[in-house]
Amino acid sequence: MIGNVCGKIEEFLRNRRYKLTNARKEMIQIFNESGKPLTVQEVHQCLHHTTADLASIYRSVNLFCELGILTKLDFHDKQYRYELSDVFVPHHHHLICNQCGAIDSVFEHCLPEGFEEQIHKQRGFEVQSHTLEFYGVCRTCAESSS
Amino acid sequence: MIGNVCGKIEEFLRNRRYKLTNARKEMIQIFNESGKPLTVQEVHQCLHHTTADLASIYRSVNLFCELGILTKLDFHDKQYRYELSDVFVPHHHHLICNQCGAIDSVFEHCLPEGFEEQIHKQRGFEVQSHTLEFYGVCRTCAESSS
DNA sequence: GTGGCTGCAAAAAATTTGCATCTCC
DNA sequence: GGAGATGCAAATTTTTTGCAGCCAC
Repeated sequence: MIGNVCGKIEEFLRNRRYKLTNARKEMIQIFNESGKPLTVQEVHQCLHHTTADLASIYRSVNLFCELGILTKLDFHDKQYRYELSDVFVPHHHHLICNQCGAIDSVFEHCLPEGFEEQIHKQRGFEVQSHTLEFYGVCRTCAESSS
Repeated sequence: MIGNVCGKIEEFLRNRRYKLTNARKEMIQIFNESGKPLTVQEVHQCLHHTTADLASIYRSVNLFCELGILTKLDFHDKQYRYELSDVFVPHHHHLICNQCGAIDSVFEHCLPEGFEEQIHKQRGFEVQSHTLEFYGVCRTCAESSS
């Protein structure tokens, strides 16, 4: 749909003279193929073609956030999660199950048009991004408890 | 406006047989008077009439979250923040300045009616709560940089 | 060749936990 | 009196950092 996401990100990095190591290439691929936000630990475990120290993953992930490639998320379980930013992937939000911790994405729902504009007009605050997450009970948990 | 918030929370705790120590009473007052979410460190510094160990504050804050008195928030700066939940205080969201870190509240804007209902119907996910935060540039920072 | 990356180990920072003691009801 | 709270110190966990060597470009 959006063409070659990995390729675009690699190009983005190359243009800015950042090194494209094998570990970084695989990290990008992992984020692209993952259906959900990943912790640094999870990225580490997903690396198969290459290996990388946790410290290096932290460093790359932080760089990618600064560059706007990744978005940092927090679902209140003491570790940050990261996913491709909506520069490279369609904008969406998350459904987090309070019971099993499952994380799902919602693309269909977002804030109404003009929402952020209104905030700017009324409060003088220029919105650059927002986070919207829903906490509750997923279908699976709801069914198994009934 | 909402009557005596501190009194209500104290009653809530008493009803469930939790102890109302002086430190807890002051903590509740601090949260009630603070215009913004507080870190545990900040709560600790705000205590004047009583003293409390950081560990104790962590324990109380966690208990209060479980009981639904406090809501846990994260603005991506490596520490959690807490504020009175919307059981005791009007529902609202936050404006977080990416430049100076200032945190402001917005009461006027929230999700449209039926938003969470729709998610339930379409995805089978029963929404219990949501977080919605806006990141951007506050008025002060915008003015000083122009 | 050189600026940026990496691994490793050590440090930093936030949060949790064990335990003996205390205190609220 | 007894369940629950506290303080203190130690442990745990996540994330960052220093540094020497390495690799992509």
